Amino acid sequence: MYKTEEEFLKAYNPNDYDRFSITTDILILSVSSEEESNYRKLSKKYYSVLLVKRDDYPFKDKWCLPGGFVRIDEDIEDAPKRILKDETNLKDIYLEQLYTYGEPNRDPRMRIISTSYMALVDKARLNDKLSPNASWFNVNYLEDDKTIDVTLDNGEETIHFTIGKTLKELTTDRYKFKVLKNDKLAFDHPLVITSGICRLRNKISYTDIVFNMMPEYFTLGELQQVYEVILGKKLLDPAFRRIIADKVEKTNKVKQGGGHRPSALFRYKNAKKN
Amino acid sequence: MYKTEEEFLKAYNPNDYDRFSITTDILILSVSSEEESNYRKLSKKYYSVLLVKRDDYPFKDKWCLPGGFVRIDEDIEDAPKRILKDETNLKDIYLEQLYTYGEPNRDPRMRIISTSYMALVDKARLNDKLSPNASWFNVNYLEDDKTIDVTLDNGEETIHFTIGKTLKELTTDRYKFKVLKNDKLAFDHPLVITSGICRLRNKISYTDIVFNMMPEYFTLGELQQVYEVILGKKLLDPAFRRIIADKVEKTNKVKQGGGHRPSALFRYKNAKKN
DNA sequence: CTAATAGTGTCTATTAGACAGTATGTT
DNA sequence: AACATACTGTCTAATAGACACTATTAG
Repeated sequence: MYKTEEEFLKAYNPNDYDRFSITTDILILSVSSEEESNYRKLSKKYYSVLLVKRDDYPFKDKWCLPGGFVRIDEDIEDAPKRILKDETNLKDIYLEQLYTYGEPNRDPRMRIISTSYMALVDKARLNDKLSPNASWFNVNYLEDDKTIDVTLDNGEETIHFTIGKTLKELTTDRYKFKVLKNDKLAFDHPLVITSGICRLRNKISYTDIVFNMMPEYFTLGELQQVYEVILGKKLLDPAFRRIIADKVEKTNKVKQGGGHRPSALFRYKNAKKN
Repeated sequence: MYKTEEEFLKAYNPNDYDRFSITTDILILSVSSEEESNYRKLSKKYYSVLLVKRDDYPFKDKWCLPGGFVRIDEDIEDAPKRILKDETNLKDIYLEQLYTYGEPNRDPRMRIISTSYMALVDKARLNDKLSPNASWFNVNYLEDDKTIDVTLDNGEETIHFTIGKTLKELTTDRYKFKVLKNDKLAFDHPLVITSGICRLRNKISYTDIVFNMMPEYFTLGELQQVYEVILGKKLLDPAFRRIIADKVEKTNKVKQGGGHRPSALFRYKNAKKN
């Protein structure tokens, strides 16, 4: 027992305790627009995720989320910002902590604790600034009572994984996720992708989070498509417009050239500002 | 560059990398019932939090959340379970990960990353099984636009802290919390308490999470009181009964002796079961 | 009888869902 | 002209908020 804190700290040896490595993984989500064959139709929208091809062990040649070690003198929240900057050359991106994973055997090298983050971006902002081993994958997400089935596609390669869901307890909607099938993704990254998509789907209905994925000007049709991708279902126009009416403001710009009535361009308006 | 993963792992030295200590802190929440002077009145309900008095440095003689180091071979989710068992002698408690804190200077001893968890219990289950330096504090929680003001009271001692809120971004309801006043709580635990209370308040309206804090049999009046404590506002009886109608089932037991009409005892019924 | 909670009926206001209709550009 | 989306009007169904009322006990 020590008399003062100073004395205590002097005698304290951090190496007497178990020591871990800490990493962060970032789920960078966006919504893409594919080119459409029919000039009149709106381009179909997909969720998209940024993945990086691993060129070294462990999980050599597999894909993974951008990530890396947290530095000993670095705030844990700064690590994903740094990695995001390295990988996409962007800063001031929406970033949210998702979950901290710490199974003893999640990494073959050593004991690692990994805190995952979710970032949302407007894809148009960065297609040209990507680091060379990074690539956007379109997401196809299918969920039923017991499993989640995800297919990722970047035009050249297809990644597929399946996750089993079991309810953790009767009182909430929390699930224990277990990876049932996964051939091309490193670590427990299927879990991170899944939980991020679920988080976003929940948050879209009670926040304005979606506007972090939108460009400054957008049509209500485009915005509705993004909602539909995230919620995984079609929405009725009048209902949708009622809901977002006080979140956006009409500008005097229009978007035309689509073989149909031109669409007014809107901009995000923060309701709390008033 | 290595030829095989085996070869790579053989040459890998974990000590070449920055190493951290990991702790978990557990916010154990419950709702207490104070004895009421008037025999007729219902006892007033309070939020309550379990705190532990520190008997060693750092933060000697201050109060803190139950917590401790994660062991090198222990799943991070098992650490809070172990600590909960040590502290309250209970297992199979509702447990949920809250947030991972990792400011470089959050602990004077060394670099520590801390993952916080929230546990919910029915207080009646464990008042006698507490470890000797632990104590329940009633919570008085006051929130306005810019600050959160919390007072904790265990009958002998009063702890008070104030937290400043600044919106992180316009698109969501996320706040950056900053401790403005805090004299008796160790570490960043005011932040953990605050974020847990916010989390619970959000979840109560779209899950059945509240039943983790209830005994097996309860009256609707008691349940309503718990809702009111967590939501921080009064509810109207008919509206409340409509909302919980399909979450509970009436038993043939009644609670009487309160100087007024006896109350039927209900039990949690999981709607998904059917 | 009284104070206090238990419990219900019903009216109204608000919100969500559905469908039908009109508007207007490009080829 | 025809296709495809843009945008609006309105009816209906479901949900939430408010208030008033009745019921029942211990003391």
